[in-house]
Amino acid sequence: MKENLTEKRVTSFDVARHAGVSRSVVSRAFTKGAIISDTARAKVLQSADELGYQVNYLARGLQTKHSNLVGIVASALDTPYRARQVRIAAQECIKRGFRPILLTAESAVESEKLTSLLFNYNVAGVIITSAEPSSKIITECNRLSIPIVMVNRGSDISGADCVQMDIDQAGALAYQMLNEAGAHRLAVLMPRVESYSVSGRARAFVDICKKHKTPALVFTSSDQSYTAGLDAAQEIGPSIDTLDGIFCATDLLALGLLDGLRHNWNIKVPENLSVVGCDDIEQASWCSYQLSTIHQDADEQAIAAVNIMLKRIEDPTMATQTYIQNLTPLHRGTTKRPIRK
Amino acid sequence: MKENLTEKRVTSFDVARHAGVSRSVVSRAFTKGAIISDTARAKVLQSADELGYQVNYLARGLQTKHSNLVGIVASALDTPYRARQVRIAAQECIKRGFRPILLTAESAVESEKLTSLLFNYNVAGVIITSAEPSSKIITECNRLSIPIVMVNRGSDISGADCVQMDIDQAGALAYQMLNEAGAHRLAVLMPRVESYSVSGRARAFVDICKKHKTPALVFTSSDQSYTAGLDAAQEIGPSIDTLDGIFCATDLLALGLLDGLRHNWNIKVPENLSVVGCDDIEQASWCSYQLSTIHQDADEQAIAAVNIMLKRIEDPTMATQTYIQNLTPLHRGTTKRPIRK
DNA sequence: ATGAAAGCGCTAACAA
DNA sequence: TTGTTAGCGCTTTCAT
Repeated sequence: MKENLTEKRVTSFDVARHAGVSRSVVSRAFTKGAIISDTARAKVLQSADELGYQVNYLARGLQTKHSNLVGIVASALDTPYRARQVRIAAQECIKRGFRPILLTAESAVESEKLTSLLFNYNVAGVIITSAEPSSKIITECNRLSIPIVMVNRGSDISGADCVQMDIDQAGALAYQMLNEAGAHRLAVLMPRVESYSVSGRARAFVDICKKHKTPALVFTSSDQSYTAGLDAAQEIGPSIDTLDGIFCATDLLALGLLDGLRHNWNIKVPENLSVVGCDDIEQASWCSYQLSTIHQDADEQAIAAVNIMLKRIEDPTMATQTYIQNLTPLHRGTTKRPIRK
Repeated sequence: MKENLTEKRVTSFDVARHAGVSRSVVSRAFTKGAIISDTARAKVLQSADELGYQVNYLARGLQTKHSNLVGIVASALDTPYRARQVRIAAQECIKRGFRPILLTAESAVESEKLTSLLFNYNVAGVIITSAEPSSKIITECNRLSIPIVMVNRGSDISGADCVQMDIDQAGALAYQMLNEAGAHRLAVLMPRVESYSVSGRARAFVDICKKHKTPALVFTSSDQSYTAGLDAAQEIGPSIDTLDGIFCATDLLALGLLDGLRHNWNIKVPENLSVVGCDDIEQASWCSYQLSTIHQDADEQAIAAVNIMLKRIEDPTMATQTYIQNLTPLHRGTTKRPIRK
């Protein structure tokens, strides 16, 4: 309990001595693609195992100029879609030999400050999937030439790669699904606060409605949560007679609305109203909801983000690219079945 | 585009020169509690700001023998309870000046391998909240004297601090809630695979039922998910006449069971059957479920875990401790109201 | 209060 | 193929 000081970390030097070679050889034994004889490697690996040696990545990173740390900046981590996205992204990073530092950014100031923390670690790249924008982060990353990819954040900002859903397609699909369900008096429910993909898909829907001469009513919610959807029902309930189809900008919002409408206003879905959500979170498929929605693949998105990031790490001169993700419509129980069988 | 090589990271040396001081002074300016004159600090900070200098934590860690990196090992990150737990833990770590490396461990072998990766980074501590146990991790952490805290993993393993729910209390509360709802022909639904807190709470319930001479039927599910609960309904539905109260080991399981029973077996809850879950995930409170459950505070748990870890980082000789978390019963819509008003 | 010098553990030329 | 020698960017005695 006292001689804790004996608890020396074993270093490459120790291994070298134990194996009867130089520290360089030890280093090479742990470096992929290094030139070293099989016998030497075997000896080193054996000694390392016996002594319990682990390469110190901090020291290695100091030398090689890059840790294999990457940053994942995410907001609303405890939201179904985001949780999945982050889980897959983290797994993918690990699988590819990187370690993700998780930064949860709930507010703009926060995310600003947090990201700068990443720079302390010489992260090899950053994935941002928080709602909060911050152009300063991009500037900073660019200055340090740290690859950065933004997920569902819009590609207006230059100097960053992007992975995003096709918001126009989302709007079009929502319109189409509602249309197939025979709904023509339309509305949209969207959060008051602006964000690229959520506000974007709602606006795209509004636009396409206008183009088809069936303008949509716009309802706004405090945010994109279930509770916000529930609250919105109080506003939408009274005007239900003027409506037969509504597009909710997120599934969570749709689920809340559904519950509010059914439980507090006794409105039947899809009989009285068709509802379409967006994201396809797990809960949307639950028996009590059977929400018709637009499937956005969180896994695909996360993997694409990691892919692009790694590609840019390898080749920083690569032209910035934008991965636009395809969406698929999912008719479930909240839209009347299309007539054709 | 060519002179990318100019893109030198600015180092303490650059700042020192710019500020007209030595590197030591620069270092001190960024070290809390270091002895340095106010004027010197001001000069350094100013220069650092102008040049865009950030302390390189990798280099610092090399010297000080500890990065302020901590590991969070979590399984099933995209599950509501876990997602919240991890979000809070990550936030708390950051707030306290540490950066969490997120390791998602879905299988035992994986988690084994992953954790060893943490050691490459000299992590200051590890929080494990994955279902998968691995005593080897503990041994290893102990050897390297890395603080480790296990969340809901049982405290049999010595050498690690623990944060866990009170499984006996959970069993007792479940019994009590069901009892208050007038249920006396009881059952429990639990995952087939063993895990400390989930299996534990179910077993505690079985035990207390036995003690009260109202033995509980045991149903098992493939895992702890919604789908598993839904499937379990197929098994439980037929024997519903022999039952009037069931405790589901997780909320997700309860929600699935509820849906299966209502939609496929037309069973009324709570009229025909009282259901109690455990965890209190957000979805349990949704209108369509109104699940009566046992509230386990994810935030408290996460914060406690971080607290203990940091405490041990400061004082490694501290006796290992176990934080037992208090639970609260939550009567909602799936248990008949207690008679007394 | 400040500066000089010696590493932390590792990798990367360069020799051998 | 291997060993030797310099550092990577920082902190930290120890003088001053």
